[in-house]
Amino acid sequence: MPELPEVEVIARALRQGGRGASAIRGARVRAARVLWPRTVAEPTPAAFQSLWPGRTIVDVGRRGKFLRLYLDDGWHALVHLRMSGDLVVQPTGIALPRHARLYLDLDDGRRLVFNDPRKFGRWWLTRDPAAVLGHLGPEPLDPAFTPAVLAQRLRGRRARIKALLLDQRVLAGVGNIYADEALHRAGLHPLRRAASLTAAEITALWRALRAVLQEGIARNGTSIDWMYQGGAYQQHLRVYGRHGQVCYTCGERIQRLRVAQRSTHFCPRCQPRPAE
DNA sequence: CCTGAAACCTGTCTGC
DNA sequence: TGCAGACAGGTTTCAG
Repeated sequence: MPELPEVEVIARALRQGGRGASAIRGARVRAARVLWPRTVAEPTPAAFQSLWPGRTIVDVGRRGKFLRLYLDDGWHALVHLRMSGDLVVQPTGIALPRHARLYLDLDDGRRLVFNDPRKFGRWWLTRDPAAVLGHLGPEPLDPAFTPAVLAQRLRGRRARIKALLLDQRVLAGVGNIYADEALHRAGLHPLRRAASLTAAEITALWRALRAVLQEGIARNGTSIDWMYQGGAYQQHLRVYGRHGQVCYTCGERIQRLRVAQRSTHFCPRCQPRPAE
């Protein structure tokens, strides 16, 4: 479900409210309850529950696809939504969502619920967030992320460009949807070897990545099924999920293939296949 | 270093 | 209608 834009929209809603989601910044946690033990990656579920009471959520941020809760005393909660995770703020009194895996009860009577049908999502509660986030590549929307940085990350890599865009060590936050959209916008075939890209092509890819991610955020993400009323980007996808349909740019039929075990959508005319 | 397969899970949709 | 199979926005681990 969530890639960088979706996680960013959730982080903003939790930080400052809006779109019906109430902010949790500044809230104090009364208790934590783990309903599916494997949801907690660190520490043990029992320790997780006993460490929460009394802690304040000082701020909310994002790093790659990780949601980051800054707590007092140097503690951090890191949340990865993986495929189907979702965060909901609701009154303590009402019924939990169907796939609630963990929740935090706040002093003010609200409850932050982690709902996750497929159970892939993970939480960490730690004083050493770098141990979890340290391997991540640069933030694509950070001013420090320039075409030169992207070129350096791809230098000497013979893997297919699509696979590298999905590799969080190369670049943090891009997932299957935005990778396909960016490659189409840049006119690059997903099977191109990274090392074969020219400087101009890397710059085009850099521009395309930033554009699709920013547009995703501006439209509140691609998904439609969580707390904030988002998801408008879904109507703006140019290749993802459109195989068999007509390319808006050139009229050719969008095709689909498998790259790095992921469905990959592209336009055979806009994104010419490498000679190789 | 690179690729592919499998595993972790549940829900939904498609085709027969 | 029923049921098998494919597929899903992610990541880790392992084999070759």
